[in-house]
Order: sequence, then C-alpha cells, then structure tokens
Amino acid sequence: MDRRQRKTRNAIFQAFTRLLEKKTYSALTVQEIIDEADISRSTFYAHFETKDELLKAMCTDIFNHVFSHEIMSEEHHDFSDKGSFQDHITHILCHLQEKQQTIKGLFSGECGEIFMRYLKEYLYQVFDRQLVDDKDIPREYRLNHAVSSFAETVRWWLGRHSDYSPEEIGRFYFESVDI
Amino acid sequence: MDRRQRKTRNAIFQAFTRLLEKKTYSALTVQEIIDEADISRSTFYAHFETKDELLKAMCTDIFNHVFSHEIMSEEHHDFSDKGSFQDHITHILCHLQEKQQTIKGLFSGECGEIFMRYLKEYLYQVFDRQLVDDKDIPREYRLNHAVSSFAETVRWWLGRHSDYSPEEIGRFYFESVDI
DNA sequence: ATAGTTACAGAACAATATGTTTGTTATCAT
DNA sequence: ATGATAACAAACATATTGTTCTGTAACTAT
Repeated sequence: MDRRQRKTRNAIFQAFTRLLEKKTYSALTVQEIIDEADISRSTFYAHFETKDELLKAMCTDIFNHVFSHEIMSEEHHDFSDKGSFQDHITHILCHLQEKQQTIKGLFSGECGEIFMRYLKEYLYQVFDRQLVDDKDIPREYRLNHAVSSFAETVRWWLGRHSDYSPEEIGRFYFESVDI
Repeated sequence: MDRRQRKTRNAIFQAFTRLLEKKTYSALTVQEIIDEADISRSTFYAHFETKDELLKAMCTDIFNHVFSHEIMSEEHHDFSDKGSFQDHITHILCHLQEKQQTIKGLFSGECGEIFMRYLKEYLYQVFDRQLVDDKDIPREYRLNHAVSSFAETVRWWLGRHSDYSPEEIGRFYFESVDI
C-alpha cells in the first residue's frame, strides 16, 4: 500500500476517533472529519464513499486485530473443557482492552449499533462451536443470549467501568452465563 | 388535546411506522414522512423539532403503554417469591407483543440504539428492586446483565422469532439468567 | 536519472435536505 | 357566533453532500 495512502487513511481514522470523543456519530459531518484530518475534500471521497463506509472500515480494522489469530486457529486450540475456553475469551478481552481508546467512542448512537453488530458477528463464530445443547431452550435463543450478553459486557466494561481487569470481566461473565 | 393535533400526530406516527418497514431510520428523510403522512411541511415542524424528537416521542408513547401500571403500582405487587416476578415480566412481554407491529421497525440502525436505551431505562427500575446480592460479582454488573439480556431477548423475539408465546419467552429468559 | 503512474490539493459545481417565515384558510372550544 | 388555534401552501436562506476539474507533488520501476 502506498505510503501516502496509509498516511491519509490514518489521519482520517485518528480524526474520526478524536471527534467521536466530543460528539455523536450522527451529529458528525464529513466536513468536520476533513478539517480535523487536515486533508482535501476530494481526498476523503477518494478513500471512502460515505461516512458509513469509513465507520465500517474502522470496525473491520479493529476486529481484524482483536480476532486475528482467534477464529482461524481452529486446529491449534481445543476447548474441550470450559476452563480453556474461558482463557480464550479472556484473551479476546485483552485485545479489546488494547484498542480501548479507539473503541470507546464507538458505543453511542447509530455508531454503537453498527459496532455491536460487527462484534456479534465475530462472537457468533466463537461461541457457536462451544455451546452445548439444552433440550428445554432453543439453541438459537441460547446462542443469541450468550453472544449478546458478552457484547453488552464489553460495552459495560470499556464504556464506564474500565478499571476492572480482563480476567475479572471474564469471571463475571462466566459466572453469569451457562455455556 | 385538540382533535386536529391528535389527528396529525397519529398521521405522523403511522406514516413513520409504515416507512420504517421499508427503509432504515437514518435513510429516512423528514420530507418522506411528510409526504407519507400527507401533511404540510410547517405542520410537521410545529409538532416535532427534528426526526429524533419524533422517534423519542414515539418511544415514550409505547413505553407509557407497556409499563403503564407496572412500575407505579409498587404497593399492589409484592414480588417476594421468584414466581410472581416471572409473572410480572411475562405480563410486560404481553404488552410488548400488542405493540409488535409498531416496535418491529424500531430495532435497526440508530433507531434501535435509542429504542433499546429507552427500554433499558424502564427495565432498570423493574429489575433493581428484584435483584438479590452476590458477594463475588458487582451489583452494577449483574443489574446491567439482567437488563441487557432481557432487552436483547425482546429484540430477538419480536424481531425474528415472534412465533413464540410471551410465556415461553419468559421461561427461556428465567432459565438463562439468575436474578 | 527519467518516464509513467498515482495520490493529493484546491476550487467550483449541482443536488438535496433542513429548518424558518409569511399570509391565508379551516377547524376547534365555549 | 366568535376568538383562538392549528393546518396549509409557498417561498426562503442555509448547510451538507457527493462529483468533477486542473495543476502539483510523491511514489515506482526500469
């Protein structure tokens, strides 16, 4: 990738992140992002068709980092016992904590909806293999419950209670949900 | 309230609901709502300052119905045992089911974020009184978990699996969460 | 080093949406 | 019946969006 492209792409991402700390996604205009990133109007549209595409690109970047070697490495990991799966989840929480500053602004407004949907898509893959069946409750419901609860746990943690450690959060979650 | 006001307010609400079945909230323009409701531009702005205010007003309307005599009647209801609390929750689910057609469109995009936040605000009041303490997990986390899980249960139910009954959904929830 | 390619800046542009204002007509409450 | 109020129609300024153009600077490959 061209160095110039990388630079402007980063400038846009950082400007976007900074602005999201001050105001909500929907109240944010493309012009403000352009001004904050200090680039030309035509340059922005050469990179992203719309504000939404920018948001999606940022989510993709984040989750490619957070889930980089998590989902792919099916052979390397065997979560036959519950303990090692909890370690796996805690590992994901650590990655999320690294990206905290970037993620924090992505929790409110339409932004939050899109970010959480992305997060859940990845989590479905992680939890689907692990979930044990239950004759009384539909698997679909239990999977949705496990994934949603975890996603909301992340939002609660990084949004307003980031003083807890990843290990603590993992424990809270696994003591609250049956997998 | 003036009969004319009621009529246009209803026309706007219904137009809004109809349009949300076709496209997302953020893709929806004020002009489209005006056309669908068949009212004048100035009339719309006499009722609501922005599209967001319209959405909030609709949420308030819905939840005033759903939680009408639920939260207020603290004296009348005593949920000392878990069973009667489950009945209470099931009752709320019934009310939500009645408003299903209106609610269904409010689950995606920024719309969903706002609707879910409203729903959770009410649920906090309902669950806060019922939650028993646990020495190992912060009360704040457990409350958030109970509320979020229920809100996501409602979204799952009315969004894509509305063939289940309120009683079934209540059972799914209470078998998945410790209150 | 040079030629060809690609990205950026700057400016102008049409198209669309927003929110407000004005004067008029219709409907309401009593 | 009448004064008050809501709805209407049309026009308005403003702001945002997304596109297009030209000239310039930076990168790449040979």
